[in-house]
Amino acid sequence: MPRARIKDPLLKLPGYVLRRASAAALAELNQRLARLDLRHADVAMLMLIESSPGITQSQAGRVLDIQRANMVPFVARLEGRGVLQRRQVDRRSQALDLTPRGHVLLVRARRVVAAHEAALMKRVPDRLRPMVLPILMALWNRDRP
Amino acid sequence: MPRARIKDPLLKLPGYVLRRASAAALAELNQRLARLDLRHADVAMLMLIESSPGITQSQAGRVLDIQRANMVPFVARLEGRGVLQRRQVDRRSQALDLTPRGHVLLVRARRVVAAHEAALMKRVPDRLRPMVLPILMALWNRDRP
DNA sequence: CACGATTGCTATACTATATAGCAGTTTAGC
DNA sequence: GCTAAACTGCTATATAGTATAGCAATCGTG
Repeated sequence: MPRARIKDPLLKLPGYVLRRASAAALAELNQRLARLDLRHADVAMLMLIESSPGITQSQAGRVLDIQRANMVPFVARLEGRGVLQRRQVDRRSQALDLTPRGHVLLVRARRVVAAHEAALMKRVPDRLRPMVLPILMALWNRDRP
Repeated sequence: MPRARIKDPLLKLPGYVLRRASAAALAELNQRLARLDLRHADVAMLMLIESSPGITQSQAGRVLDIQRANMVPFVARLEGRGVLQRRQVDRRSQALDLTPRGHVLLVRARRVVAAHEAALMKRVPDRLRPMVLPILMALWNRDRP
């Protein structure tokens, strides 16, 4: 038995709990995805390309909030794995598409993500569940500064 | 006008929105704290030590989820700034306390954090506000795997 | 008292993210 | 049409955060 209970004085701060919750969930998702040799960002990219085939590298970067500079090795890695393909749409822009292999991998990845999301939601009491997404979207607030 | 609206297919996934919301809030907080030359983790540490004076380095690491190895340069930096003090409680354990300077800095940091938290909550519609913390705590789920 | 657990620490590595700058290309305004 | 501005992909580099392995000293418990 611990001699003095240490309480975390930060538990009342939504911003702090948001960070901890996110970190925990992310670590868990990455662990789940490890068996497909994928990371969360990979799956986000694959899902985005599937939803918008031919999206350019920079457009994808804007949606996923990945800097242009960081997109280069990121996309290169996925292309090297043969899950996506780059296609010259311009003489400067690269359009991205899933390969057949990418589609197959995405099917499996989506199952993993779905399991993860289900596990997340299961932790939330039924009554609060419908408010989860609205609240997170509001906290995200990706427009107004 | 964009020729084809690109929609983010991930917006329906709480886990994804959780991550984006957390990243955005964290970046914002760090920006606010920059003028005090602090980062979010620094403030978390200061608040923890204030709440539990004399807490040992490893205890603090457990509460804040910081590896023992990473605590070393982290604490050293704060000690070097003169905001906290290490005290040998054991011949192996280091107890941490705020210095007067640390207390003063914390007062200012807490104001910044409060402003940040208020800004966060303000984005959430009134009706949903009471559910924010319960939902985040549930999502965090720091006990059950 | 001996053994296992704990603490602080070093060294190291990997991931994610960020900035600056460049050459070539496209777009928009005049 | 031509030029200036904006955009794209890219290289190189830097920083922050996090993770692992291992070590010597110390502590707690059976």
